[in-house]
Amino acid sequence: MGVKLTDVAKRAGVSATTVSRVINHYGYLSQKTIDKVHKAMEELNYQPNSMARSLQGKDTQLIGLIFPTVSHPFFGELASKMETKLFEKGYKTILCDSANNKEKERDYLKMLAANKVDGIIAGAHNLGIPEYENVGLPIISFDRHLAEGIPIVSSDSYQGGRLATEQLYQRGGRKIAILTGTNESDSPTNKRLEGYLSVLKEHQLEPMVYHFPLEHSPFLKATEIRQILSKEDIDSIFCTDDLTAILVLNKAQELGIDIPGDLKVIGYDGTEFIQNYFPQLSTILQPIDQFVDLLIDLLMKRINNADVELDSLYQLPVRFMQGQTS
Amino acid sequence: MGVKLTDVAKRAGVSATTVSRVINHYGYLSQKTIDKVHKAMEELNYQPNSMARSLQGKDTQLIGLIFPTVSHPFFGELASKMETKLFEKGYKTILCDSANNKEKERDYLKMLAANKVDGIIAGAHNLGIPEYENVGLPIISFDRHLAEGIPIVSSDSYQGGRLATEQLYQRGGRKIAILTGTNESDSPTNKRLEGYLSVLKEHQLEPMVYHFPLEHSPFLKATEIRQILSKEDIDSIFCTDDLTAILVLNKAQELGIDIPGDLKVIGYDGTEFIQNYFPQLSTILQPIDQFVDLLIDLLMKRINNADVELDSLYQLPVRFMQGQTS
DNA sequence: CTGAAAGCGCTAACAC
DNA sequence: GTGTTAGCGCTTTCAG
Repeated sequence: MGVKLTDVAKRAGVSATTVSRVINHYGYLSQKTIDKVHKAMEELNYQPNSMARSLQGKDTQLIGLIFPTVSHPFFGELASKMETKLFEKGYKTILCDSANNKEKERDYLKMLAANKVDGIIAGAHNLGIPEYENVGLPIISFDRHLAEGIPIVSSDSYQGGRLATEQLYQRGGRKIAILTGTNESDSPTNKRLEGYLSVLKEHQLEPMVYHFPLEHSPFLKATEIRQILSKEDIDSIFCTDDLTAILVLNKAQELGIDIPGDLKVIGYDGTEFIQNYFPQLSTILQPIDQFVDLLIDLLMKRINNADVELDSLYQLPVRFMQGQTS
Repeated sequence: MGVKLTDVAKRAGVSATTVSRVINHYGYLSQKTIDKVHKAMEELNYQPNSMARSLQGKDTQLIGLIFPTVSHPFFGELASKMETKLFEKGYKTILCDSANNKEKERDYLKMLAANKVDGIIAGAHNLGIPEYENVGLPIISFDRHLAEGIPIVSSDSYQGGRLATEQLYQRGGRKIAILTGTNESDSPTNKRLEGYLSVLKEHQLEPMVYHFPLEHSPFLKATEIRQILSKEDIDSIFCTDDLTAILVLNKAQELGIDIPGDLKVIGYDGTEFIQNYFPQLSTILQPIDQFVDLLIDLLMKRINNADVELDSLYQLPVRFMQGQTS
């Protein structure tokens, strides 16, 4: 293998301990020794072996990130920002795309434990993974209940759902449909649905709910959307994610439906990507930067003190962003 | 810490060696012993410590992925697919967003070396990082020259540039502009530019080249595009990435420019994301799946045998995908 | 077929 | 201020 601590020690004419002390800024060292060691390290281009170091029980400075997939703009952005901030704090990120696959998520959890990561941030969307109950590792969850004692960072999906629906109502919408994911209780999209339902109820309107299973390809979804748009009598659509909203916009255009004249559309997520490349879309903005800050803050707290009391739910506010589709 | 090998040994009433053998399917064991050990491992919910294991010089099963940022759909898709395939092969992925930052990329390189990753796949876009010269680790590069002896996997950007430009010409384009990145020699977008220039030359047309520095925000880019569209006399635009093409489409719509009537647009990349959510965009398809397969194949070869002879450049073909913008 | 013992590269009492 | 020594959790000769 490469250059090791003892090589440096030999070259600097000191003991391994001394080198270790220099590296870890620990104990009393004479400036002369420090310089000697530094010189030797540079000459040999020495890199400490993190494996050996974490064997002593030192932190690995490794954080596991479990998300459905970074190929989705929302999670891509979240992952990218998490990675950046973690790196600034001296952590490396192990990326785990759970791909909405329970088995894979379980495997990852095991793997992360074996790799002795210092902590995990999990934002995947699989339910019922008992392993989370006793990983014995600091974990913070994004937007989903994992297990007792694991804090959840999320935004106020119920209010988000209400906000979007209210907007559509205020702009004259009376036949307001919702396009959303599968009907799992406890998923964030389901809370958005509840918000929608509550507003419709207040205005005594008939809900029109369309569920799209996660497994459905965008192409299939698009086809179904086309069906809905051409057959049903709808004047407004609330999509519980922006990508679905884009599909609606595309299909509406194909069908010659005027937006927002004949149909108003509001999405959900409001990533920077959407704001940059789809500024016309009205949407509910999730506070991604704040998610990142909070998730990392909480994780650091847990890492530094496994017993800190944390709230079980942190709910950040969302905002409506007016585009031209509503 | 957690349960360790000796705990399992004690519980199974055997030596540590035996447990190690069972785990590594190594040497002669009686079925009885194997069963005993497995039983003990399960009862204790034992996870081998990968740190300790890789200390003996065993592989870490860790691969470093260096890309500009997974928040970009192209790299998000690439990273996600790489991660998936690597996981299937038993590798974990350390994600490194270089963020177009040379310093960060260097730091990452050091960090990956310290973490004894088995190999690296680097597709970042920073030039002149001498550290690549002697990482002493298997590396495969995506779409960029890193150092002597590091194989490059890329697609045929020159042909891609030609293909796009030819298409525009065949559809009647005579005032064909190109929107591209900064003018770094050796970058893939620059090869696309060369392809464009060669076609224009063949047809004796005047090139119209617009460079956008990487640092420019999409918003700034959009403003500049609006300028160009309203002031210049252009009938076709080749954008060397799809996102820029989307910006053009947006601004053209704002300005009431008919597409493809008044202006034809062709993008570049053709991610699944674009194909799903922007099917109307004509674009040049990069073979992402083949990139992934080839990158990983080559890396595995280097990992298994540091001295295998590999070509210095693997160039995959691109395809034109007809949408409605050209 | 199984175990004892040495050692991977590094750190941390404990001495001097 | 600095070195000696033991040991982190695991693998691997070498014996038996």
